[in-house]
Amino acid sequence: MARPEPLSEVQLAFMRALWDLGEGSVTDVQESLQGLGRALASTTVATVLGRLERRGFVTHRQDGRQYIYRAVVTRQEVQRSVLERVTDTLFRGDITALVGHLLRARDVEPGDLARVKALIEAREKEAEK
Amino acid sequence: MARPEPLSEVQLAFMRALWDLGEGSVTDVQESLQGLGRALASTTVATVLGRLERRGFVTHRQDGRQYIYRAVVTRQEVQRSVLERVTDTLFRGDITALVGHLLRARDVEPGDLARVKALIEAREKEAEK
DNA sequence: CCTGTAGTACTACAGGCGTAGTTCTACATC
DNA sequence: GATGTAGAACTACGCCTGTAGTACTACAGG
Repeated sequence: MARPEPLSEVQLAFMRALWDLGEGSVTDVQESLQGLGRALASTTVATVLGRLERRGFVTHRQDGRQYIYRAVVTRQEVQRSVLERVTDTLFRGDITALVGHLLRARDVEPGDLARVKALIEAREKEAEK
Repeated sequence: MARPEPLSEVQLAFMRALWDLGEGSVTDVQESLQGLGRALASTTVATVLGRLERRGFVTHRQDGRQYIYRAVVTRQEVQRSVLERVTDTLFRGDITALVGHLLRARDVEPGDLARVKALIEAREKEAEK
């Protein structure tokens, strides 16, 4: 099963907007899209949402004359699939190297370290049972 | 500084081939490309390599009448930049969630857990100094 | 009733990608 | 010297994306 092409940068920004909004009209999404820096015409937003819908990532219901869009896939699902792809194709399954890169990023805080360690220990306990 | 669009799936496969090869002719890359499942025509391989070169990811030297390509960016650099993008845009910096997903993948082995934990402890020590 | 307005539907267009064919050229072989 | 052949250069083409304009339609306000 060849994995489908991943979402582009812009498409991901749309998904993020919808995940944050829960659901929203074209205008809602347009306004909630400031993560992009530039502003998009509302027709552009509608076009992109339509394409995302065609690919099955979002859906809409009708409210009067307006379309209200909402994400079909959850953030967790996308996170999982993107991470799986990155792990396989770029890190060849080498999770240690992956975490190594993460830890080398300069914005890791001590709290993060502790939480990650707790995760691992939980997982270790679970594995030895 | 808007990050450049990331490498596509196919382009990444080419980079992997070059990283593994060190360097190689079009034919070498073509043969070393079995990670793709399907085979590509040699002209296709040349086209893609040319585009990667235009974008600055690979370069070539001439050897007789042949071009010998090699990667300009290292695997580590690409790993780092892809991971940074994923962390920021998809996980909103939530490294804990990211590692959580990793650990939930079914193919994590005890050795991995131990190694990752060691990484974290090293990092903790380093941080507290 | 007419008109502004909001909102969807349709069309467009440039650029990149995946894929590959065709052409040209230089070397090897008979 | 004629010809096969390997390899680079150029051209092509359909598809998706980012971006948006134009056309149509239905409702609100005067």
